[in-house]
Amino acid sequence: MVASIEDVARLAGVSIATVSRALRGLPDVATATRDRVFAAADELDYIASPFAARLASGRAATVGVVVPFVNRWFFAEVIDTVETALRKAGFDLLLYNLGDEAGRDRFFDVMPMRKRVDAVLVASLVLSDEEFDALASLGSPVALLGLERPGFLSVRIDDIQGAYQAVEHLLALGHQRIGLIGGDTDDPMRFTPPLHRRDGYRDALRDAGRAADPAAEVLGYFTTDGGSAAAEALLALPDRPTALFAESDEMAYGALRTIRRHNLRVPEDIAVIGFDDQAIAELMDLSTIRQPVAEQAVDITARLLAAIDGDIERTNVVLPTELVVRGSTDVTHSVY
Amino acid sequence: MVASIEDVARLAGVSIATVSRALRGLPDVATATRDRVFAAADELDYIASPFAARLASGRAATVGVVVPFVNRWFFAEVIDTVETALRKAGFDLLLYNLGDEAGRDRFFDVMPMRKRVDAVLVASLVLSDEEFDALASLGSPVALLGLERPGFLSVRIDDIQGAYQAVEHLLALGHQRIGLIGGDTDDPMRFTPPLHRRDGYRDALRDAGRAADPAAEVLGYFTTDGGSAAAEALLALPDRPTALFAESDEMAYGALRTIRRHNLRVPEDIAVIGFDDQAIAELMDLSTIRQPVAEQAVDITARLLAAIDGDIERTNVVLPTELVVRGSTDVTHSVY
DNA sequence: GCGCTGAGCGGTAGCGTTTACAGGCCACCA
DNA sequence: TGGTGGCCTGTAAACGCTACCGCTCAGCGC
Repeated sequence: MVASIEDVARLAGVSIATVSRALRGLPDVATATRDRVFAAADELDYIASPFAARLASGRAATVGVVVPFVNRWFFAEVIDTVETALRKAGFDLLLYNLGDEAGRDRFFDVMPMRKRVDAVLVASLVLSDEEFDALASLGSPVALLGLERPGFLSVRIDDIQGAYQAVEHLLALGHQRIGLIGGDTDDPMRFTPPLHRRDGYRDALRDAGRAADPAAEVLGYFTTDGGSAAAEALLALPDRPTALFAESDEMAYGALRTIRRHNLRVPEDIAVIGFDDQAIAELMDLSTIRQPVAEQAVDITARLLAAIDGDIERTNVVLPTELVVRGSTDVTHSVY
Repeated sequence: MVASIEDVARLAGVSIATVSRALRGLPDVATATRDRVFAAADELDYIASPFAARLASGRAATVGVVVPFVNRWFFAEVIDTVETALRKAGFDLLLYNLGDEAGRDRFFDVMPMRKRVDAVLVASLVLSDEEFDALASLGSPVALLGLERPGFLSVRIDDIQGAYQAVEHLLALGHQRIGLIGGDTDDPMRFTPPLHRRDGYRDALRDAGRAADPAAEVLGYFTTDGGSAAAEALLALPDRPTALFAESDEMAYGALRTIRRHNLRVPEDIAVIGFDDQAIAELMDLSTIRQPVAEQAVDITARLLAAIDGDIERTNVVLPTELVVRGSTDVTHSVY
């Protein structure tokens, strides 16, 4: 049926050990021998059985990637980039999609990646101490994308600073009353941004000498519909805000919809700024805070692979965000 | 270090063969024995080494999923659903993200999933005969999502019929001149819809007694920007269309942007209908043709798993599309 | 009492690699 | 000429399971 290493060895006239060494590019193989081995492998269309190799070597040549969802912009982007980077390095990507709370519990209960990955990459999940312990107990390098924890590799943006930028921008435009559409900091699927982005919002207001107003902070649950409903509530306030900061672009879209339904103009009546800079933010002419997703993914993947190779550095990288001004806050930037 | 099957056997006072049988739920194990084995495995926190098991059994317990991108709505949705279904069945999901043409060529050249999956799921790629052969030569079941080929398992929608529905809807609204924003049928990353959706468009016009007008068919390349540019070209036509059918929602978004920039009203001046019904289509108040993505993914995954178990049925399933009327074609449906 | 049956279990030969470890060979030097 | 060290190569023991085969023994029918 399919060729095994022995067939190659026979055809090349060497031992299987030499075949193994030659094919993997190890030293101590004469050039002529190596060529013969490659020729034989080629002729037989041979590739090594990964399972046998992994069993014998103890290396899985696989990285587990854990995400709460794959069908959301941020995570899809991460998976896309990480897969490409891993493939280039000769690693397989084993995907773990938590999905919901039950899936999350099951995952941390069973630890299904045990004995099958060399390293783990966790994307934007707020983890409990027990969950961190569970990951650490794998004994493999663990990398965090979108959050930080001593002892773990990580990359993230400064959510506080990003949110601060957004609110600062609105303040600079002269807005006096700025509403917040936020995420639920107690969500069981808790991903990381909500906490910090809200803090950035509050910090910016405080630094501008504004008093915090709990009524102006409404939950949008990081969904479009949630953002829509939140905007509804904010528009109904006696002292209506003139600007809204949504902790994600998705929620900002919902807010825009609501505002349009109320026949209010953006940004003249109400300005809106989001966070993330998804591809369609430009389409919606939405001002936002851009975070570099691919860069984060590339950075953490490279360092995770280094960690597999024994690099013991456990650094935490923070990449900058960038204010992107469009028509939803500044009419002079409008593309329409 | 970590427990092996021998440790469990010793602790339970049985042979490793019995441990293996007990843990895998095979028959020929007394209940009392099984309980002892489970207790021992539990105490030692033992799980079988997947690589050893796969080497010995020849089963990979893994399905390869091949996609051209992961950061596009359709594919992200597919991966999300398939991962969940596979995990439930005890299978791992090995992701292969082609990315671009170079990646695609490399993939079909190397066939990196050789010897490491029990089956392959290919999502919405138009494949050449050679590529089909390459897949078939794996000797494992191959499932196609979004296209059809004799001898392969498949599930898809009827793109022709869906496009027909869209154009029919526009005709019923009284539109005389209907433009098409299409995909490039020669794109090297060729995914499947462009061909068929254009055919459906043409069929509908023909059946209505309209002559085909090549000038009214413009390429939008299945991107928002492409759709935007295509709409620009269509608006510049001497005999401007009163309605546009975009072969994907993404292109429809671009068209909406262009139309808004020209200060034209939707749908009064120009009606727009898309295809797919992505989550944000509702947000954009875009009429469209809904295709059931999760249903397709669930269906094909189930049948692919059955094929791994020896089911030799190679059926092709076609799921229905549905016209979703919103404000972009029918003002009475507008949510604004 | 006997043979038959089948449930329950153990022994063990693979599965296809990797990786010590042990040489063999040859050039080079004293 | 003998010794030494560097290349190169082969031998064989893991790696941790699965699956086949065969054994034991209780229960059963006759």
